Amino acid sequence: MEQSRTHNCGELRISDEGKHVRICGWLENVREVGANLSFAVVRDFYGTTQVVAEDEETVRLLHGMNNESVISVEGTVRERASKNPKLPTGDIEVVPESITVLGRCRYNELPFEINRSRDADEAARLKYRFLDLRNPAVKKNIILRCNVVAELRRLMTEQGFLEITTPILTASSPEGARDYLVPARKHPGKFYALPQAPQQFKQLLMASGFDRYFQIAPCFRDEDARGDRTPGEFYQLDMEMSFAGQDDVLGVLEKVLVPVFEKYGLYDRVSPAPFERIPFREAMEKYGTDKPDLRIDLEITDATALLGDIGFGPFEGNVVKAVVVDGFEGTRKQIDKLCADVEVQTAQKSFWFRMDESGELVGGIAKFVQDKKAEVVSALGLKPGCFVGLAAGKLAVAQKTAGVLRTKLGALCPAHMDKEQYRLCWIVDFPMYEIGEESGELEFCHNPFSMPAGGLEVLEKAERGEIDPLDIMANQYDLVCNGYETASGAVRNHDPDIMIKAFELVRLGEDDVKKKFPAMYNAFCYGAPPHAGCAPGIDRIIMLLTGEESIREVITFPMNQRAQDLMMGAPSEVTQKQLDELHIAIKPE
RNA sequence: GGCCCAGUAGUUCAGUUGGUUAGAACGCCAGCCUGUCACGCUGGAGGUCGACGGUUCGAGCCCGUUCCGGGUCGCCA
Repeated sequence: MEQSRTHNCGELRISDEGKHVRICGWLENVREVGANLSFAVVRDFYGTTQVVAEDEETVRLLHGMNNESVISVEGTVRERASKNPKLPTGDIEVVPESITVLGRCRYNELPFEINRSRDADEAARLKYRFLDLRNPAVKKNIILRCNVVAELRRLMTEQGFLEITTPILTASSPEGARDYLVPARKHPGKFYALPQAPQQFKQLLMASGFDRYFQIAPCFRDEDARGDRTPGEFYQLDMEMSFAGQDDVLGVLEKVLVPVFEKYGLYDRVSPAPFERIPFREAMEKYGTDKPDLRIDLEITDATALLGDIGFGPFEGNVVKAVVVDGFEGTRKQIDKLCADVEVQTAQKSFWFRMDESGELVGGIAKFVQDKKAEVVSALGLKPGCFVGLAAGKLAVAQKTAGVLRTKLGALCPAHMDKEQYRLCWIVDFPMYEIGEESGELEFCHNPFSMPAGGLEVLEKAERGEIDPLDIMANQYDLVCNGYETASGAVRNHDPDIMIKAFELVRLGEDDVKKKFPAMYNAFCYGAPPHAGCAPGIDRIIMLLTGEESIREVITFPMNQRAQDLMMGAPSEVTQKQLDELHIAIKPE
């Protein structure tokens, strides 16, 4: 029975004094303070408890053990002679009668110190993730994730949603991201694909009559990693509801997310529901991005008419956008770094000038502005101490560059960024179509499943040339929190006729719809309810709640940037026999 | 695939203009220490300076190539 315990390492208190107990856990540390006195710290999931050795034999026993060995200690709880108020168990210690090793740690040197693992080399942490996770500071994010997921399930279920799992092995759908493919042994030359999202399945569930669906769904995309994007796989709170429109979906998510942010977030302040709704084009104009950080109180101003003709080369014939910051206290060095950072991120130059305390325009491109000083000062509302950041280019480029400038200026000026809060907003009214950068032709902007606002009628008008297809909006929405896209959803197109028409505008037809989405098209021809849904990203929400800047800190067993699992050694080579069974030949380099 | 930053002890890092035997902290090992809790004190072990090539009388440092890690752009319906 020495592998079982009477108490865990976090629960013994002064009221337990005198009890005979058995605790089990990892030997965190032994502090030897004399030939006949040492203190051992035993750690388990729940906390740490001090074990005291008061005789030569026990001191020697502990001395001979490697840290991180798993031990069982049977003994008596005693009040400490010197208490530690910093620990929940700091009033007591266990006086051992017997100590047994349950799992010996074979190494006296570890790849890193457990309680400082967050400072260690990341590759080492990932390879020895099971050691990294022993660190309570690492573990706490995973625990929080479990609690949040349980809460999400509870809140969704409360609102009448059923959790239904959908297949992991499914058909490749070549739109969107690159698929992970799985060779089909019984079908030489054919492949399954891992789903990029349960999108089609959940819409099929609506066609099947399941009124409200959700799932904590794994999604697989073979794309390169970012700080906020893990390679390979990630999780979404995938949801869909029938006989519902945009307001219904937004309402459900507001009811689910506000309590989660309030209960588990780092900050006390959370945007109250209903969240602000910002049309896509307004967001691009005011914030230069479709994921604005609203904690920053700066907005972008159009300065094309004002500064386009001042004889400054980069502005000529271009759209010019300005970000005005009052009370700017940055140094010249910070300004140079700001412009350099913006250039790294956007591949665009940015420009600036400022108004000094005497009211003169100085620095950067100030000399080009002098001739129109009065007009510029009044149009931009400049006061002494104002900084003006500028970006130029074609509309989208100028907007995007100014958006990056705005974000970086916010980070630089605490007076303009009220950081410790969650500012949530919906970005709505996305365009249905865009002109593809490579093709130069009309393409779907986001996904072809969204219902175009105005339905068939609007599409037909565009077809007849009565309206510009670029002005057709999709019933689509993104949830943005503090500059991160945290959810994406849409009112779906459930009408096969509208679907075909939507495809015809991008030079595709009925055959293409049938070929690309056979199940959905087929199902919708048998009577489908209007439906809408959304999919908040779990990993990103946990990042926001914990304040972590790397997504790997909120994933239990993450892969590295190159999509390798250093702990398991994935991806790995396989045997020739396996390849043969799968009818796969490896192409030589 | 492009660009940027890094790689020195088990770990985190320092290392001056290119110049003697490459340092510190933590960890590890040994000893001392009777109330520690980031215990303390004394001593010790531990290095192919990522790899290869070049410049030089001489390279951790300069140059080139390459590998590895992180960030970023492309990509992410």
